[in-house]
Amino acid sequence: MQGMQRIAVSDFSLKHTLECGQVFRFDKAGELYYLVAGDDVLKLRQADGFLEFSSSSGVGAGFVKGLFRLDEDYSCVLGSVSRDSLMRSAVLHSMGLRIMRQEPRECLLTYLCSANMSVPGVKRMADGLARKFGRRIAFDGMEFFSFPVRIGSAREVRGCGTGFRAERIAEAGSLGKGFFSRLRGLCYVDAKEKLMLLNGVGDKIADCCLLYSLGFLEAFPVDRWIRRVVAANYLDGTANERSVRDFAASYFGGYAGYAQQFLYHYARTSGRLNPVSR
DNA sequence: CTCCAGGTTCTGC
DNA sequence: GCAGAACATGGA
Repeated sequence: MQGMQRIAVSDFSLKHTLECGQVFRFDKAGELYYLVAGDDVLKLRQADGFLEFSSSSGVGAGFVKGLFRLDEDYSCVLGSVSRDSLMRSAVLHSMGLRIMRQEPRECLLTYLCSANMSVPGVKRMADGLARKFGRRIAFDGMEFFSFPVRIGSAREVRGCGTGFRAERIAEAGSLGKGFFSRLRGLCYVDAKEKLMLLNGVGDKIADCCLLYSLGFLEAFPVDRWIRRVVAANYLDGTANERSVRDFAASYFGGYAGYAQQFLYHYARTSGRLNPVSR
């Protein structure tokens, strides 16, 4: 395609990386994906061993490599995560999935939207926030909206259909870059503790922010899918959330976050781990 | 109309 | 500490 830069990639799947559930605000158009990153819209496609991209303001390959964690040794990930037959199946199901480096503030606010809400519902809320408070970006004959740096009052946030989450979102929306950059300097346990001081941020949302945006690959977000899958396959089937987290930390170790993402996507899309209860 | 959704918090033991 | 209920909203 004309005007697109190319990055030679191996051990990478754009499709699995975007569609595994870690990120909500992207749009698919045939083979093309559109992704708003900061004030930039990325258009992406993968073909013949290359990741092709162009953008509204001309970011370089370095930015894209960082965003998709292409600088990571994938064989280390696979070696660490492939501990048993279930995990090997999950990995084969979405080989090339990489944990992205999302914007921390956007990631946190988006996952605040995810409380007791479906995946399409989360995207609807996040898109609504961007449309209402973000900057309009025209690109490729379409319009996009950056994720807002300033969110309005809880009342205005509620107007985006966020329901009981509105106050939490408005509060977290006032956090500046400094808050998140300080988290980067902490160890996993301390960073998680800081996040959980925020209204509406429990274990799961804290782990999502730590894993998907701040690079803490040991974070293992336990949602209702992960809890069910881990309980049924590794524990006695009646495990509580705490025991699932403890198991993951000891069984998967430093790359637990990758294990979680492979399992989550496998559980939701393979049809081979059908819900039994809950 | 009822049930449910990548949870968290509050309440009552 | 640990179960259960409440919490807004939109889609099935």
